Amino acid sequence: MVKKKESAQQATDKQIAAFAKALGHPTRVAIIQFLLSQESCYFGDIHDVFPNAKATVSQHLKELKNAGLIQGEIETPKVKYCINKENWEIARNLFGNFFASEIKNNC
Amino acid sequence: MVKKKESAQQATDKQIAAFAKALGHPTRVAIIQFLLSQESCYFGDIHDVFPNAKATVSQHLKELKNAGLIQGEIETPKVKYCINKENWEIARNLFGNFFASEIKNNC
DNA sequence: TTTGTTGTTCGCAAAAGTACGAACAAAATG
DNA sequence: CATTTTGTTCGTACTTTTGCGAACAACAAA
Repeated sequence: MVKKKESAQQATDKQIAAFAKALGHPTRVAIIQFLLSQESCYFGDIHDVFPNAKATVSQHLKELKNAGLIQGEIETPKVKYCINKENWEIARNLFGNFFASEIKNNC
Repeated sequence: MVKKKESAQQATDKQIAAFAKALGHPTRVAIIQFLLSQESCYFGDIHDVFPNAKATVSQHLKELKNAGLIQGEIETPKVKYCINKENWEIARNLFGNFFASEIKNNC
């Protein structure tokens, strides 16, 4: 089976979509805002701010982590979450370019 | 039933999430890029550049339209789609502010 | 009126997302 | 060792998303 290699643009679109998808839920947007505003964020701190069960919060954090937007490290017995700065920068640039495009069409 | 009014921040998060969700699929990101790059975009033009069935393309367009990112008008017998400039500006600003935040935490 | 063109909507199936309680794991503490 | 604290993972139920072919609607043209 031959699979055509995807273009660089397609790869970019995929990455944008992956970040966007992770941000596609109000709770996850709010979690990011919260992490941006705090010095240090343990799971419990985050959980306290949202009306969801801890299983649900944990799942949202997992998705943000899988997308690369945040990272978590164990500080026994707690888990500390924070923004993944490197990927945050990448996301910032991708969305920056995306929205910077001139609109050519005229309706 | 009493429902607590949501905060302005919550409303903002919802709006960001709604835009992000609409952009949470590679094909939809690519559709937006395409619309940004073309003078005028009829459904057929869009359909031609994607490997999906027309029903699928139509559905993606519908979601982008529901999110407010694009608009479509009938030019019988064709349908012309384009970026919704007003909402595009809103999205640009929301994401701009979102990603402009200083990262306070330090991991 | 019949035919052709252009897209949308419908109905289906498979997959993914959302939310929760309960069970579980890991490590410190009594 | 039993207990407590902190989160993750599991299992379940329900909803939503994705993608497609087929049916349909609107209109122009033959």
